[in-house]
Amino acid sequence: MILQIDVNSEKSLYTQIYESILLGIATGSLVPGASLPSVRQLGGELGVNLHTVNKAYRLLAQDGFVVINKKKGAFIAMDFSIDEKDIEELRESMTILLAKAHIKGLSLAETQTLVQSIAQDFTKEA
Amino acid sequence: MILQIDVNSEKSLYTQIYESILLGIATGSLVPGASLPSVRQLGGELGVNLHTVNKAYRLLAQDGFVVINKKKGAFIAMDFSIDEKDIEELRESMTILLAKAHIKGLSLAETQTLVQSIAQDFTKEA
DNA sequence: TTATTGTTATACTATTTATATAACAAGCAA
DNA sequence: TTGCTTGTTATATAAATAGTATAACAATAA
Repeated sequence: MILQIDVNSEKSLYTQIYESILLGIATGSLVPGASLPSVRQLGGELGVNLHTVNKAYRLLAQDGFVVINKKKGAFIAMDFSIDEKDIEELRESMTILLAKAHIKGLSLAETQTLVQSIAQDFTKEA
Repeated sequence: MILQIDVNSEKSLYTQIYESILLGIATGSLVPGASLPSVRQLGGELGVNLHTVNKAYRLLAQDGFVVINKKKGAFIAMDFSIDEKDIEELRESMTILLAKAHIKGLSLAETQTLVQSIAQDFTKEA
């Protein structure tokens, strides 16, 4: 668990932590049930405050990707479920991305190819 | 040009204006060369400050969707071009969305169907 | 007992978001 | 010329967000 943080990124620190862990789960390097470092430990490794790590963990738990045990620490969730709200959020975010792509002339076929090439990184073995 | 703004939205006001105009272009209700309301006029209609509208216009111009003429006002761009940076940004944003979808069990086929259903709103006539 | 866990509380700084006015330079129409 | 409109710039203010810094708490585990 030596994920990278860029202090010069336009993205906030907790967002970078959130997305790193999210991608870790999606690519299989973080498996369900795996334990995450304590907020103090990861904060120390990354050179950020423990509250910044805690915020990332809290958001991950809110979104169902992580389970937090007050005394044992944070763990990757054992099972993931999708609900109507998830789909609605996905549709809304995807709409903005696809609008930009469409205006700039990207064809549907090209878009589907891009989607497939990204999804391959998730469906393949790590 | 009576677009909607929600002051209780989690999204910032200028982001809502930006995305509304973006979707207007993508769906065809705002055609290339069409003039946008002045920052004062749209600000008045929406009940927001002219600087808030100006920020949305500035970002739209930065991203190539709008052209600003200091004395004539803002217009939808006449032609749109995609560059490597656009594609890289699209890929990065898309990666996060697809990671969430994949973790929550959405299949590639289901994702492609969602993409197609959204894209239809852009390719069809308005 | 002791160390570790997430959590809570407080305080502080910096940035972002949004508003409010005012003024400017340039285009255009009367 | 006069007057109106355009985006822009400048300044100021308030609220929210982001991030850090410390300290303390309750409960688990060794």
